[in-house]
Amino acid sequence: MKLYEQFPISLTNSLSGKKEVFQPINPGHVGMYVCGPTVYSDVHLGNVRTFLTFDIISRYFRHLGYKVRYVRNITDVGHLENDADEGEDKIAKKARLEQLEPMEVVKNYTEGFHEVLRQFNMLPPSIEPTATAHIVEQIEITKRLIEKGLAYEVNGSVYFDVPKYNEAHDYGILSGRKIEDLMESGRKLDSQDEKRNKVDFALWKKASPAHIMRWPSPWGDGFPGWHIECTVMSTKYLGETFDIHGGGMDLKFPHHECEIAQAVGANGKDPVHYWLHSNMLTVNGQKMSKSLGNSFLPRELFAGTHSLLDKGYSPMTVRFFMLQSHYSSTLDFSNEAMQSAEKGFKKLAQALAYIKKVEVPKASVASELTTEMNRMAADCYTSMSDDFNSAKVSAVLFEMSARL
RNA sequence: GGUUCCGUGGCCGAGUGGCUAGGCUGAGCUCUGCAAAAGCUCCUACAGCGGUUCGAAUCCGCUCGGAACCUCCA
Repeated sequence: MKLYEQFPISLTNSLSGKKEVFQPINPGHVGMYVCGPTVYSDVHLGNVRTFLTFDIISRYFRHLGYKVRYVRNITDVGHLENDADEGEDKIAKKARLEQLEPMEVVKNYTEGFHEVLRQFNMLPPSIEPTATAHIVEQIEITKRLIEKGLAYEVNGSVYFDVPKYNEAHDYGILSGRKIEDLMESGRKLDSQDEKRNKVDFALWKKASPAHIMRWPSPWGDGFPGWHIECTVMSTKYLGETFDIHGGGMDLKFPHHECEIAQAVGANGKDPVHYWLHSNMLTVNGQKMSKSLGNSFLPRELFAGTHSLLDKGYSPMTVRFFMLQSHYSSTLDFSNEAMQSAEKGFKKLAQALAYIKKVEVPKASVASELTTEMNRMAADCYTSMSDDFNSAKVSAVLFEMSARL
């Protein structure tokens, strides 16, 4: 009997908002896609939390005996500064500011990203595709969407027609948004806007003469939009329908909503069975983000050099700190919380070192203790299988260490 | 304004109808020549007001407070 049969996993599906029992499409196999970083700057601690969440989840699936294909992309193009129609490509901007080739920017920050994940003891994904390596596929799917009448070209750019899509499908299915509300609120469609509807989004953007990152397409030189890469890469490596799609809460809308629309529009079927969203890391109750200026980098945390920090903490302490909360809750960062985690982690590490040293004569151990340990071990599995409740597991681990 | 979600003891943070979460801090104790380390014990909460129920932190309603998303964001 496989472990996953003994401890079936249930997980909170953002699509339904409910906890569901995990049922893989192919028995014994799990296909999982997670939105990776856009490599135009250093990853900060908030980013780390998301990748750590899915590191744990993929490890746990494997541990239970599933064969996992874990795909996590690197976004090395796209993502404009402001919105659909204005602004500069983030990577191109960084390249201009630092007087580098875009590919140099991409390489720098990709390596930095990998280095950080290594420091936090995360395993690499099975496949790590990049957006620029899949331009052809992105053009193909864009063409298909035009053929199906769900996208239109204007001046060398191609947009997804959301209201058209919404006629036969439900655009707000993931985020609970209603298209009428979206049409009313927010930014107005100004006269120079190319989009037919304000809710439409770009699949392909025309490159201005100054734009460095550009590829030829049926619509002229340009670059892909920001949602299409994930649709292309996930379905290419995991199939038109796959098990799990993960990412940060802040990607739920519009990014993941658009992914669904593109995939359903192009392939005619729902791409993902289970959507998983990890919650934000906060500082003083506010989301850690670059634009708010309250983010800090892993190396600042290790060294304790950031002004918000009393002292430095090791990567494993940080990892433990994050695992003490549930991935779906916001986690507030503070010096007190880190100190608490440091002490707790040390305790568990000592207990583990002790176990490794002590020789346990199998049969002669007090059976009462053995029974109890087995019960607690099973508790760990039950908790992890219950929506990956690592916080609960840590409590059991402390209980175990107290019995040694 | 709309969507989603949250409000647990000094702090952090699990818990989704009945049973002690856990960690950190603090207090006391044990051990010890003193100290350190370690162990044990104690501090028993669920924003407020109603409702459902034999029974609610847990379900429903309202009020208050907070967050994320609606622009790039993990």
